[in-house]
Amino acid sequence: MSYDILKQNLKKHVDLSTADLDLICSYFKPAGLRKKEFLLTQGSICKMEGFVLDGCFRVFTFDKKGNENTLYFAAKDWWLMDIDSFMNQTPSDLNIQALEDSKVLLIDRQDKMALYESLPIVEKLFRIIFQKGLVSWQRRLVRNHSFTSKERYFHFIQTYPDISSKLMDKQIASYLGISHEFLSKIKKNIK
Amino acid sequence: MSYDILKQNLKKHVDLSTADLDLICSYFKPAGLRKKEFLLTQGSICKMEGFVLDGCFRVFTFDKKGNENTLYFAAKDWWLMDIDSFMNQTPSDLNIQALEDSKVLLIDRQDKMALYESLPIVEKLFRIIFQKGLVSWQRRLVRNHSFTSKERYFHFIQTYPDISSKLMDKQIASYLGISHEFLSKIKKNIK
DNA sequence: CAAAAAAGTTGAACAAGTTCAACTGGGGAA
DNA sequence: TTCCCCAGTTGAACTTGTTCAACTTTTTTG
Repeated sequence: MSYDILKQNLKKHVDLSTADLDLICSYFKPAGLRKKEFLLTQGSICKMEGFVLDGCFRVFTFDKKGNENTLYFAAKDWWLMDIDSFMNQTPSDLNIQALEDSKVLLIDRQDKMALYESLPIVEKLFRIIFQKGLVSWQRRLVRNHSFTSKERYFHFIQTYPDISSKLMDKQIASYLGISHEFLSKIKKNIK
Repeated sequence: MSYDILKQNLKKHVDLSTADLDLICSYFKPAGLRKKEFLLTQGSICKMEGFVLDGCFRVFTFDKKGNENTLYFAAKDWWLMDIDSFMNQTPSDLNIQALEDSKVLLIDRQDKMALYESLPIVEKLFRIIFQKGLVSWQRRLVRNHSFTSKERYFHFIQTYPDISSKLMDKQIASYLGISHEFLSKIKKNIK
């Protein structure tokens, strides 16, 4: 059953009974997206929070100069959301696009709120998920400041081999914060 | 009373009764730090989570090359912690140092856990605090990628005028991820 | 399959940022 | 007050990364 991946993910963070897991899952609806389809576009309000069952997504934003800036990629077993837009129902700064045909589980804002209300342990669950997320973002910032582009590139492909192998160099470059031409030169330099 | 600042901070995130606020506060113990004193040093285990009542702190790390890298500054009304080390009781990567004589409220790990247990709304409270924190870290990453150093400098001093005015340029440079010499050149260029 | 579009490569000129070293100036400690 | 230390400034040489444009290769689509 497709909910198993979600259940396994949740159990990594807190200890949940089978009944709790089933209740949580009951709020999530499966959905499919075709390659290049958007789950969210910049300027619109984020209606859904997602969990990836299969496929791969890219979360990115266009800055004032029109350059794409990739925040992160989400493959199987990753969460997918614009927290800010989802919680405050404000226009999103982010685009979320499927990089290949993908399957997700989605929960809308009302159901998420209902879930928080009906099952207090869900607050703990997401407290821990966000806590871990915050740590990763802090670490990424330190890497961005202390690693060279080359080091950041290697760190990325070594840490996420399954994700990075699916990506175009252009997308990796925008995640690393460098031009795709320069990434090409980095790769040439290695050989 | 010194706990008022903490109470006001907590109420910004969730609606809390007076009794709840008092209970939460009862877990926090006041402490003072002298200028240059450390609340945490890299390699040791983070025993305390803090909330700043007065003064200012710098949270930074030494990378492999020996360069200082500032994650953030915390002045009055800011939270102060190494989440990872505090939660998992693993050696910290971070240093937390008072930039001036400061006052904080501290809670240790056992009490934090007890607080989560005894008052479920605290889970919600920190779920929201971490959620907001995560959004700020995402935004900072995007700024680091899409802004020039000059733009990042202006954004920082305009967004945090009260904090940045207390800081040495060296510290601002390490927060921005540039050398202090280059920051000096940026400032010269403006005049 | 052929044509078109998009991704990747390369080079040259340029801009951004670092490093090192020398100098300036102010604040704290004895 | 004097000395010293440390923050900040400046210049020169260097490294890293960008931009633009031309080209090749791969992928998509009719």
